[in-house]
Amino acid sequence: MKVSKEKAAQNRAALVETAARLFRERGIDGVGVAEIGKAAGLTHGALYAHFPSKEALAAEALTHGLQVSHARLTRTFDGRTPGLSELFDSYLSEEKRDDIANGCAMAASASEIGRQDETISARYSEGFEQMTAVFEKHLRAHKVKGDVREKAVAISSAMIGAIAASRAVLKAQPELANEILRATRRAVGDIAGEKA
Amino acid sequence: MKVSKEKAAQNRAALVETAARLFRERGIDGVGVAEIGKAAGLTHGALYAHFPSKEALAAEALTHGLQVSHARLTRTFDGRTPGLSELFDSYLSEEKRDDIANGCAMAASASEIGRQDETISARYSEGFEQMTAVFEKHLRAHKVKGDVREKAVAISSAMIGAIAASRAVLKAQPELANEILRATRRAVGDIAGEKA
DNA sequence: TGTACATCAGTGAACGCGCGTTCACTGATGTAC
DNA sequence: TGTACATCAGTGAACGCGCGTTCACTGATGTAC
Repeated sequence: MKVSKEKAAQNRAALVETAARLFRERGIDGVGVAEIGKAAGLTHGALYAHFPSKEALAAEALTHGLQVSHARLTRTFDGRTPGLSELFDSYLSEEKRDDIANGCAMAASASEIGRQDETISARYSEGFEQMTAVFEKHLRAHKVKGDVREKAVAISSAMIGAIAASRAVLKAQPELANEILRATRRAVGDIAGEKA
Repeated sequence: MKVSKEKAAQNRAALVETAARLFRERGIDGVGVAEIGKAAGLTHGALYAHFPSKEALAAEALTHGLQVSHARLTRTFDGRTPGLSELFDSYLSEEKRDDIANGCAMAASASEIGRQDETISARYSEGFEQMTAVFEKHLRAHKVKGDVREKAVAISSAMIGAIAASRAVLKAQPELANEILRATRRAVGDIAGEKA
């Protein structure tokens, strides 16, 4: 049956948010359209009223996830602008690593993006540039010497690697998983010229 | 028909090597057993004479890939032991990034391992420790100050992140992909106290 | 404002397809005598 | 060394299953008059 425009927009948003969460948790290949629809409170058929294919939904889900992740880098839950050390601590915390559903979209899907098409890669690239721009801005504010853009790029990629690697070893070696977070926390602090 | 023990062992090795390459290129979910068998010169049924399941093959393929990757870190193709700078240059080169089939198994599968079972995570953890041990040894030989183990862990995770992120943005932003490699190359050199 | 009806988001059965796995069978290998 | 036969790696058809996608249908919404 037809639903109001408002309700339809809500349903569409629910599909995107649910898909973003499930894809991050289990990968694009690891979740079926039936499960996405059901988790969003609909049937799988409804999905095709909003998106031409599962792949199109995946692209939008990634974009959504990157926007949310970016928003978290620029504002805390109570509206403040976080400092650089606070950003590092938060991103590389055990809590963020364990909360895959709400964690960084870039880390959750890093090694899978290269296998998707160029559209997905383009969205990911935008996300990477946004993340890097946040760090670059902080580094300039802290009057860090040297190639600031280069340092920001290294920080972004090191943090993505730390979360991905920490999650990969977590089940078998939880202490190693935490060690990876702490070691990278120190390393990015050093790159940013942070005082000990 | 039955084949000689020698031939059977060759076929088994071909299955493991082929699976390792295909899984790295397209992910475990992205390749079927029929394709693996065919690429190894067999039918899919033969796979089950050697492994109880696709998952068991995946575990062995990961182990194989990590062994090969580790061997490359400790010996060059002509048998020399590579220096630390040479190791960094080689690992973070555009060639290694583009050669997914033969590239680092840790980077190719980083974000997917966390979703697999503990056995897979344990193999990955061993690979991470081996990689880190190689860097730690080099750092000690170079008389690097501070927490050497911590620095080695940070280097391993930064390099994994750099390859994964570089591959993710490659299709859409090839120049950004190369920038990630260069920035991380400089960053790990700084962690290792490398002279410019 | 009230009525008639076109719209279209959502339903759920059905589609073809490829997946991982099983199994009866084959036939060269390798062993027992 | 020669012969009989058990072994078992490998074959390929078949299995049930869940996948992504399609489509005829439903019925409340929203619009035209």
